[in-house]
Amino acid sequence: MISTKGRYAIRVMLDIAQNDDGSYIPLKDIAERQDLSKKYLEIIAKELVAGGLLIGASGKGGGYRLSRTPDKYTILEILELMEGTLSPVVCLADKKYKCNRRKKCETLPMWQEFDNLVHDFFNRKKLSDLL
Amino acid sequence: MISTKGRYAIRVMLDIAQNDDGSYIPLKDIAERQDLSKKYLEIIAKELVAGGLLIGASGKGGGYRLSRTPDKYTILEILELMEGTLSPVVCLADKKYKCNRRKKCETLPMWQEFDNLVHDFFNRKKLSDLL
DNA sequence: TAAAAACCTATTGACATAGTGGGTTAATCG
DNA sequence: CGATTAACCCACTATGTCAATAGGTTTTTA
Repeated sequence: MISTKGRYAIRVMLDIAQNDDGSYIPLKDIAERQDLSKKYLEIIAKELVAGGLLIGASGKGGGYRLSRTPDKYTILEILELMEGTLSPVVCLADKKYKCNRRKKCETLPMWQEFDNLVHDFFNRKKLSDLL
Repeated sequence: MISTKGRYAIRVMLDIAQNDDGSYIPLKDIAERQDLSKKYLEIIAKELVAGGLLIGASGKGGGYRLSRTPDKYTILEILELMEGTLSPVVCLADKKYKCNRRKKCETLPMWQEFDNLVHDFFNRKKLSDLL
């Protein structure tokens, strides 16, 4: 399951892309349009800024804007920033994870195959595809 | 993320398939071979029985055995039984879930597409593929 | 009747999720 | 300069799920 944070983040990015008029868009407007808690979106927007996906501006006339054009964003990077990882199992999500069954594990190849499928899907999917 | 229950369930099914000699296989043996807690596997095995994927037999000489040949099991049904759903979002997981943005939701088609991809992948993957 | 096994009920500690609350700082406009 | 508007920051919390563990009861066979 993708968490609300990941799903809301996509909607925030999308909302900004759709309402882009060159100026900054305040969270208040996004929250209203998307019918989401402004307070919760603050957390999400902050992380999107920290990850370089959005640019934030304080003060009157401030808000958020995209740092690139919508076709330059993959859904994968948005989701990975919010979710941490999209890998289906710890063995693949955490590089440092030690499992002494790794070499003989009979399910790992399937998880790896699935992992590739997921990453490939969301990597090909651009923000502009949802506009 | 697939939970340990889902992952262990596949390993239990696989272990039984691999060690099938016509008789029932006790959980004790599976737990030892797979290096998993027998107590925890009890919960998993019980659900697999309830779901019709395994047949359990109490008493001495008892244990578990498959109800079909390994090629007749999809990984999808094992995972869905343990996880409840594999759908990435509530909107698709819960049929009764009401969302008034559904008709105009711009992300739903993507989730639907992803959902199809996931289900198709695990539906094509058979237990016998992992043997 | 002893052993071995599944089956059943309850509980628990740790962690993540999905927020809320209350402030501080920054920028603009009149 | 001061009011306003906005992001930014820190802490907290209720709820729920996960991953088991504990301890007992029933069933079956030898």
